[in-house]
Amino acid sequence: MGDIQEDMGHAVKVYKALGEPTRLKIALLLTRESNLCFTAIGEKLESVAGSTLSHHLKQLTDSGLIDSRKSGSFIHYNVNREIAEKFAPYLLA
Amino acid sequence: MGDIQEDMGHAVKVYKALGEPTRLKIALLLTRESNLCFTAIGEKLESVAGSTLSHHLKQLTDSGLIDSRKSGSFIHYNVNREIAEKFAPYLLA
DNA sequence: CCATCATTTCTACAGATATAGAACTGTAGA
DNA sequence: TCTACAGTTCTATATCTGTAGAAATGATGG
Repeated sequence: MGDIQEDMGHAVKVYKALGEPTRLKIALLLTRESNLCFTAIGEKLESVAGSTLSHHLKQLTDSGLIDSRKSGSFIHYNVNREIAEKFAPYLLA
Repeated sequence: MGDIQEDMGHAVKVYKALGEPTRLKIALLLTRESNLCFTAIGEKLESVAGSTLSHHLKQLTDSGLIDSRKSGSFIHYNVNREIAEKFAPYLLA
């Protein structure tokens, strides 16, 4: 078990990641439909520049809430259910 | 039941409120110890100006995550368990 | 009424952040 | 190799936000 401070720091990162409309959409999107890649996510969002999307995905992955898996020239994203369950099971509902 | 957009907007507010260290501390504080008033919260946090604390409490109450109840010249705060349960049961763990 | 305490509002400011264009890296296929 | 595509990084900018001091509001007790 990690200590409380560390856990709080983690919680802040996760909640900060979810506290922005585009990122919350991405997180919800990925709980409904798994294994989407960068471009597929971008298409579902409409009107978000690639650089912006990359920025958001970085924050989501840095928080641990979503995992990325490289496959060829694609990167597939998935919600980390364990982290979601711990901090925001709302996503999985 | 509210519609999805509305619910997402609410979720963003709650998560944004929790995505800042001082506010997360306040939320955790209030799940452990209920009915604290403004000054009591300020004392537990140490080194936060009253104006800053007021600002944070406003965001927490605006999100619905904490309720306030006026009693004389004091305002007592409590976590709204229903909202916490829905979006961030981590707080109650 | 006055002084005091609790809390908010006003004002200002430094630092964070969301956004996107342009240039870049890396992979796959022709 | 050349081209096209996937995704990142760099740079810039406008907006947002956390912070606190000072002044204001409001309730309490003497």
